Amino acid sequence: MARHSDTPRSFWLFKTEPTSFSIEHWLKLPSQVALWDGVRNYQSRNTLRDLVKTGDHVLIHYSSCTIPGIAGLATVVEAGIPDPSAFDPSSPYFDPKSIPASPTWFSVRLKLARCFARLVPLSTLKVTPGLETMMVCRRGARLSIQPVTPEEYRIVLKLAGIKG
DNA sequence: GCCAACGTTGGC
DNA sequence: GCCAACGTTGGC
Repeated sequence: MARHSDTPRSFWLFKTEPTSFSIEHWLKLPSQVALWDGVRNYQSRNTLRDLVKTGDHVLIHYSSCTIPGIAGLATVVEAGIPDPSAFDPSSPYFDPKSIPASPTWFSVRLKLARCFARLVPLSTLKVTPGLETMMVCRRGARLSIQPVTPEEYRIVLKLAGIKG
């Protein structure tokens, strides 16, 4: 018999530039919970608003750095949050067109679940069988919030040396 | 620093 | 609504 806890989880990859937000920063936050804000792309917005759900699993991917790749895992603890940075005139992500009554931009809260002992480099992902069509492996894949298949997720965990 | 890929903008 | 120009992303 299906129970509530059997609700299917979805898998995602979130990009971050480690100079602006890394796992080092994350570890200093209470309960290792971070608000993933500042996403300003409509396709990613739609994903954050409509598809990312509490309990979903997220690969944390470093980009624009010496060795791009997946650095750890997180879990969604709160979904569909209007992005507060859009309402804040002092924020670099301020958007006067987004108002609380009708927000343009959305965020989620993520709890850090795992910091990989060693980052799984993008160069490894690109040559790993089964990841040929993974979005982050495609040239010019600029989306900062990407869907990941359960199989891709399983393979990445295996590469990271985590028992799945 | 280069440049391909892609999103956004704005003239028409 | 088309599409060229422009800006940004991000690997290399």
